[in-house]
Amino acid sequence: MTSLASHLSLPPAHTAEDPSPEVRTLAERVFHQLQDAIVRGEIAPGSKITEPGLSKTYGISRGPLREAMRRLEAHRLIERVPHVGARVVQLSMRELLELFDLREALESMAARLAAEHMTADEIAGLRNVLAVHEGQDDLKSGEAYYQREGDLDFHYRIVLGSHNKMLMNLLCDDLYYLVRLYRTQFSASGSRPHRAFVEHHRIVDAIEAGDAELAELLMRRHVSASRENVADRYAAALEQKEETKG
Amino acid sequence: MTSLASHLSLPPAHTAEDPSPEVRTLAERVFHQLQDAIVRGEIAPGSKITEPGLSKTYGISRGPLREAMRRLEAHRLIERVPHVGARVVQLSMRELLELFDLREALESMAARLAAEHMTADEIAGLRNVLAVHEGQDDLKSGEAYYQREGDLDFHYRIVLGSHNKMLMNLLCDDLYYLVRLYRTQFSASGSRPHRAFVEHHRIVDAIEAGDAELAELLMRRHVSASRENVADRYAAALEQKEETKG
DNA sequence: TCATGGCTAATTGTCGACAATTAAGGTTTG
DNA sequence: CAAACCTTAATTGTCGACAATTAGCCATGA
Repeated sequence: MTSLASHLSLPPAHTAEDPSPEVRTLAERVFHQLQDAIVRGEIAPGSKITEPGLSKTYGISRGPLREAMRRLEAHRLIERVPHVGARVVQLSMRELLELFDLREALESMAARLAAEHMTADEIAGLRNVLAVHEGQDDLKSGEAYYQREGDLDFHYRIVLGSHNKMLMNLLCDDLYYLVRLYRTQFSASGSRPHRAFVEHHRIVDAIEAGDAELAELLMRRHVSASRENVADRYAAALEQKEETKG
Repeated sequence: MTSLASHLSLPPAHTAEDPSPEVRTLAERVFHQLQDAIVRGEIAPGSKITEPGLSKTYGISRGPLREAMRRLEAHRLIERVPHVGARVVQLSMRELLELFDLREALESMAARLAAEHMTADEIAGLRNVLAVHEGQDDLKSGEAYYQREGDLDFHYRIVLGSHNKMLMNLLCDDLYYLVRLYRTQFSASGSRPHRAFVEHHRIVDAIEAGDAELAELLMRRHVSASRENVADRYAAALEQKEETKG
């Protein structure tokens, strides 16, 4: 279980299958292993990865490895040039902000659909996630890592609650891996944790009340605020850099 | 940026750089060939595709073929089961409607960004597309096929006009192939052509005026109207089927 | 000194063969 | 006669080897 599901407190329904969802073949396994290694930053962003190297590291031949790399390429986690090689994506701040724009459009839609279709059980699970993370926050408010995974957990569940398969695929299988990659690459500390918690609670309230319009609006604001926060911090970092230089 | 560009009315050729952007390897070529064959319906939806079969058809070995299939799988054009085989996706009406929901969220965002960032040249090209397609419409209003490709051409250019790389990748490289696949699978005739043209013109007007808010609203309505049109036609088809049966 | 040319080593692209798994069909048995 | 088992053919998964392309390096010459 190497997918995003393993980082969540509950198993996501749409990937739940009998024994092991997709890890029965070498190519599948090394795909998930590489995906995880890249997202966690264990393989440096922008670094070149060679087939013989990975082949030896993971103890498999180049055949399945190349298939895994083709999938990573399709998910935009690596970039390949024919006859030259592949390297882990190096993401720019501009692309990060673009990613936030996408999330704003898609997750606000997810929140609206969740308010319409989420079951009582799913809502209860969502509240539970908030409770758990707030407990962690009380315990050690500086531990940003878990908080960040918790944040993604929250968003993940709302997407599942939309009951829209296409949307689930798009966000959970593709974009969220990029989000996590950005977080490691920019070592973006969670920041504004209390504020985010309040917003999360209000979103759940709207969903529970079945107020689709409000849920959509709140989620849009929430993602937009995160985006602005990241942009501001980046601008500040740039400015400070200029000062030390001048 | 190779992919869908070949279906547009504007220049793939005259900037003849290196031979071909992404068709230098067998795996790449067969990927695009298969992608095209699936989207055009030349390979029946739901039909099983075997590696020896395709290998013989395209005259390549199974190695590159499998890499191409892995990419098709990541793009959700085929579905694979380990040790069993692969088949072309068979899409349900529910998923088609979900796809429209995605498009509504993403393309309305694209229209807003296009109104903010599109250049004069790009807008001129957009108007040209409309003119060309209206000419075709006058000439032979029943020729739905070209009209549909033209419709996608219009939407494609607006996405490019957003100047948002992530959005371009998502819509042009992934979702639009699914859209075309749906069109062949449901043999969805263009329908409401005149209405759509009017809406297209208004959207361009808003973009040219730099009215981002209006462009976003109009595009949202436009996609939503298409969705309702498809849903209505499907409901009608179902009803008629019931009548003939009872 | 710098540019240009070819040479070499390493990596990627492709292929054919072998092993593992599945699904189907026939056979046996209750 | 039906159900379960086994055999078998076909397909998929994996591997190692060979061919093609690239990038770096050294030598040569203006």
